[in-house]
Parts: sequence; structure tokens; C-alpha cells
Amino acid sequence: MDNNVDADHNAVNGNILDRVGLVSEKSYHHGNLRAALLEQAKATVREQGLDGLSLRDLARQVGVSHGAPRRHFQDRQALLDALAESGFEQLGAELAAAFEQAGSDFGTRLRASAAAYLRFAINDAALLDLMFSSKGHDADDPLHTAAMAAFSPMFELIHQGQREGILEAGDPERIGLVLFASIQGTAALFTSGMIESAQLEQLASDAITYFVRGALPIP
Amino acid sequence: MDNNVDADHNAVNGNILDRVGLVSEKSYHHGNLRAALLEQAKATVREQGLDGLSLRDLARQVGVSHGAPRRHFQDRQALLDALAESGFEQLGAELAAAFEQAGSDFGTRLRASAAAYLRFAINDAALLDLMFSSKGHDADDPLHTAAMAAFSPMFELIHQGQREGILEAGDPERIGLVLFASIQGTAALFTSGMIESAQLEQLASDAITYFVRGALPIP
DNA sequence: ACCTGAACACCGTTCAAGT
DNA sequence: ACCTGAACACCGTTCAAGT
Repeated sequence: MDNNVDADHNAVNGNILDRVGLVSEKSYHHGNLRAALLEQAKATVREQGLDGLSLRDLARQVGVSHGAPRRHFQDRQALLDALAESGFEQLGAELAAAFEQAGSDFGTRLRASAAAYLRFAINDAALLDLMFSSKGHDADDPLHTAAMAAFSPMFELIHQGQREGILEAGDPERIGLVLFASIQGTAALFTSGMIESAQLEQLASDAITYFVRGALPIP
Repeated sequence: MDNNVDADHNAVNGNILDRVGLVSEKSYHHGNLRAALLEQAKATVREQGLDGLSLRDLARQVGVSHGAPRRHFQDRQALLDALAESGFEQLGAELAAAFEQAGSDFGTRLRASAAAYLRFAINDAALLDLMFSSKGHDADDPLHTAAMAAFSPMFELIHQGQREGILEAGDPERIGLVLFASIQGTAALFTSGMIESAQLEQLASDAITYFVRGALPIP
């Protein structure tokens, strides 16, 4: 086998030995430091919030020197950006899973997807905050792409609703953005403490009902 | 006059001399440091973002030693909380102003208020982020109160819509939260860079249209 | 290619001391 | 009552040196 070429070409994100699990846990010095840092960062943000995250702490917890992370993230902001991006990937996966497990009924799919979104907001409030924080975002920001990819099950759902005559015609992305905003706003009201868990369920239900009614075809 | 008693009772937020403007600009050492810090913090957050805000910098810019802010804000978080609260006060004032200047038509008032909200989001994106950031918020958090107070013109608007038969019956706060979430979500999609300025107007318009349709009485 | 460890400038927080 | 300034522990970033 000529796995040499492959390893050199894409050596950052873990090598074959790691994937097969043949490398001991202390082999951070080769291959998977980037992933380990992100994983630990995510856990820390969940437990301590964004302010509890320090590069030096991270390096300590993962067992490397404080200068090591620099090889994988140019600075703290680069790590936060990567963390946000991986957050969108996870959110997208959970939305897609909820979408698929919900059967084929439009309303059921919509409610299941929204519930998955809000579950993410509840479990990883600080991460969701980071994902929607206002940094200098260019138009072709990878985060923009990741966010739209994550929400793509919702856009697909809009398309289904249109095919079935439940939703009005029009650009599915334009209509989907209204749904996106509504769900994200609901999540934000909860993570920021404006509403309690008890009100969240009611608000989420209302938001979806209003959206569906609002997007009804005008007959 | 016995203004001694009054001054002692409420000496933090500037004294009579300040209000009348009889105190020179270098009199920070007496009375208005807290307000000066908040004002400078708001400007810095607007120009540099939240990460550009440092207590020591603030103290420097205001012309006071780095230990001085502690007299008015126990720690950095306390200053951020106060900043968020003052942000809600400003947002509330701007919503109320837009509400009043919009005449008496329900739709006009609704669009004007939403536009004012989004104007705030555009001008002070980082501040809005801070206002909705996920810290440890109790149920009786002053921020919760400030947010609801800020949005109260919207709740009043819901009430008007119900009186005029444009909106369905029900708890105005419950219905208003759907509108709140929708507008805040729209703002978040913009401040986080998910949509561009060009799309913002379209999304805002759609969000309001869908809300009004969604909250229509079911005849 | 990846990691270490010293060095630097900066920060938040505390606290005795000043007025 | 309010502010100063030294002190402390910690942080992000840089960079020569190691393997």
C-alpha cells in the first residue's frame, strides 16, 4: 500500500492508525491534537460557558504544552470559529436525523425538526450563542456556508410543503429563512433567560403554528 | 434647601451639579464615573466588539486608575450586565418612539417598530449580542425585566390588533412572544452574517407578514 | 511536521493606603 | 465615599530550540 502519499496529503485530521484505534491515548503528539482540542473545548463551553474557555487550560487538559495549539489554530478566535463550525455540523446532523425519523408527514417532520433545534439550544446554549455571535463575517464566510448546510433539511421541508399544497409558492430559501429566524429567535429567548422552560414549549408550538398559517397559499 | 438628604440617599448616578452642568469635564473623581464608564464601554463595544472591551482600557480612556471601576462594578461581568440592561432601556425607548411617530394604524405601527428594532441591531450588533447572551439568568433577573419592559410597546400593539379584530384573542404576551422571537431571530440572522443587508429587508417584511397572517382570527 | 518552554505584554482582581 | 497604585495569578501570542 502507498498510504504514504495519502498521509502526507491530509495529515491533520487523524491518520489511519487513529481511525483503527491502534494508537494509545497519550499519542496526542501525533495526529489528532486538533480534534482533541475541539472536543475538549466543546465540553468546557458547555459546562463553563464561553468565558471559561482558555487556550492554556485547554492545552493543559489535553496534555500538551501551551504553545502546541498554535500549530492547529492560529489564535483563540480561529479555535472559536472552528468550534462554531463544528457546532453547525452537529446541529445539521441532528436536524437531519429528526427529519428522517419523523416519517413523511409534513407537520410531524416540521415539529420534530424544530424540537431537535431547540433540544440543541437547551443542551448547548453557549455554543449556539457562539454560532450566532456577531464577528466580522464576510459573505463567503465558511460559517455562513455551514449554517445554511445545517438548516438545509428545513429548506427541503419547505419544498415538500409546497409540493403538497400546504405552503405558498416562492423561493424555498426565502420562505425557509422566516422559519429559521422564528426558531432561532425562540431559542435565543430561551438561552438568554427571557422565557422559562415551561414557556418554551408553548412559544415553540405557537411559532410553528403561526409560520404554517402565515405561509399558507392565498386561495 | 436640604438637598443633603437627597444626595446621600441616591449619590451614585450623578449629583445636582452634574445635571446642571456646573462641573468641569475632569471631575470624574466625584459622581459620574459609573455613567462615564458605561458610555465609553458602549462606544468601545460598538467599534471593537465585545472582545475589544477591557476594564483597564476603559479606566484609561475615562482618565481614572484601573482600580477605580471596582467602586461601581464589582467585576467585569457586572459591567457587562449593566451595559446589557442599559441596552434594553435604549432599545425600549427607540421602540416606543417609533411606535408613537407611526400614527395609529396597526400595520404601520407594527412595521415601524420592527424597523426600529432592526435599526438597533444594525447599529449595535455586538451590544444586541450581549443583551441576548446566555449567562446565568435567574427568573427574576433584572435583565429579564428590562427586556420585557423594552418590548412592551409590542405587547401594547398586540392588544390594539386584538381590539380591532385583526389579531386572534388570547394572552397578548403569549402572542407577542411569537413576534418578539421572530424579530429577534431576524436580527440574529443578520448580525451573525447569515444574511446580507439586501436580504434583511425582505426577511423582515416576510416575517411580519407571516406573523400577521398567522395570528389572524380563525373565522 | 509537530511540540516544548522561556519571554513579553496585557489583563482581572484584590487590598492597603491615601484624600 | 471614592480613588490610587502595588501586587498577584492568569492569559494570548511569539519564537527559538528541540525531536
